[in-house]
Amino acid sequence: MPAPVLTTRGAATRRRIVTVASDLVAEKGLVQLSLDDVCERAKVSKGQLYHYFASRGALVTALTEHVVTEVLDLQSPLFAQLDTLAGLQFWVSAVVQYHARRGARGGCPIGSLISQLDRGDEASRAVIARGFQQWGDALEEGLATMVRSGHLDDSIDPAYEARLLVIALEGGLLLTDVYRSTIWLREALDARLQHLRLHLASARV
Amino acid sequence: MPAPVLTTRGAATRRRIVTVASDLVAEKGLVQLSLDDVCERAKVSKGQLYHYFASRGALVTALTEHVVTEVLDLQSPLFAQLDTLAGLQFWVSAVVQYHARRGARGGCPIGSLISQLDRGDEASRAVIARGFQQWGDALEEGLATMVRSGHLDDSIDPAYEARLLVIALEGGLLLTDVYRSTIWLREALDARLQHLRLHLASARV
DNA sequence: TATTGACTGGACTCTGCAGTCCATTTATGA
DNA sequence: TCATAAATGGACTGCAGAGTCCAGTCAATA
Repeated sequence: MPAPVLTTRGAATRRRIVTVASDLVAEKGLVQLSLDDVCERAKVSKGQLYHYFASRGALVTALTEHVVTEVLDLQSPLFAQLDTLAGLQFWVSAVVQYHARRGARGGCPIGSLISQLDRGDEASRAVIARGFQQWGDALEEGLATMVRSGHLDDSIDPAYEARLLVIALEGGLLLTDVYRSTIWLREALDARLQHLRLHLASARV
Repeated sequence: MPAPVLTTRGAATRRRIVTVASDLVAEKGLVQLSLDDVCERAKVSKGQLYHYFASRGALVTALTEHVVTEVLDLQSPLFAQLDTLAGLQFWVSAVVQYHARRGARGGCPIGSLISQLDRGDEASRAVIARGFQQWGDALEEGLATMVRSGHLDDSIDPAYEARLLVIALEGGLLLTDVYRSTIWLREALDARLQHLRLHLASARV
């Protein structure tokens, strides 16, 4: 807890633990995450694990942070192009394709975590909340740019539309997991895009 | 497995087990469900539990079925009035209020289950899928009636809109759980309603 | 009333897993 | 080169929870 001093080697080990843990979560779900499994795959001893993390809960929070930044970083090149509808459409396609490749299993890497968290793990929940906030911010920024540049008419509220996109994303991914099909996700996001299309400034003619 | 013969007493015991189990899930989540807890609260012995269920997994599937029918039954009076926009609006308010009362915790009683299921529990997943299907069907039926009666213009696809409502519901509830606030849910559902409002036949004037 | 099978009680086993402990190794910097 | 602290290995503890076993009870029916 009180920020243990880390050497370069120590930091690497810690990082390896977190990475392995989040990989295992991606494979088997947070529920099935066992510290022994983490140790085995990360080639690390129990002593090391508890040298770097005070408890299982601490590791879970760290791993959650890792998943959030990983998911967001992966999309950052796409986020940079969210200032046109084509860019937004491309992002949608990429997200759908990503989950199609994964066999439409597991839902949202971030969103699926909340219900698997221990009741009372406020730390991890806060991390997830911040993650969605950032996700929404990226979308909002793109939309705001479109409004400012006149691509979208100013009846569009970027923050509001961004929230609806995040909700469509999460709802779509949940149903994707239930039905093992990405059509739900695609439909949900496309519906939001369709709505935006109706507010293209050029369509105002 | 091969449908054990149940007496009246046996059926009551079995029912009690399932009810208690789903109550415990509502309180602490599926992840935290322990068979010992179930036995204790249901005033039932281990022997009884395994007399009625082949395994923990079998109980989970049964409990999932119970949750699904409970959630759907609770809404059936509202489902009956889904053939007007006012009825739909009332349903939305009721859903939002329901989750507000629960402290905006736990997300959707049904939807939150999938990510907590054992990977490979296809039986329970199928139950959930059927549940969402029914939920969507109820919404679709209301919308279809509105289209037929001319309340909504026929550019509205009832099945499509019903799916989008279910997605908004699930996404909204997931974010509700993350942020401990129902505004996400309300916003998501209201947005769908708003869209429908634009297609009211009377608005075509 | 005797037999059969559902039903019940609860002790018991076994295992997987979180967390502890401590001895040993490695690095560094005074 | 010696002291110190980080880093590591891994055996060990303790427990909770799934699943077993079997002896005993209840109820219907022949």
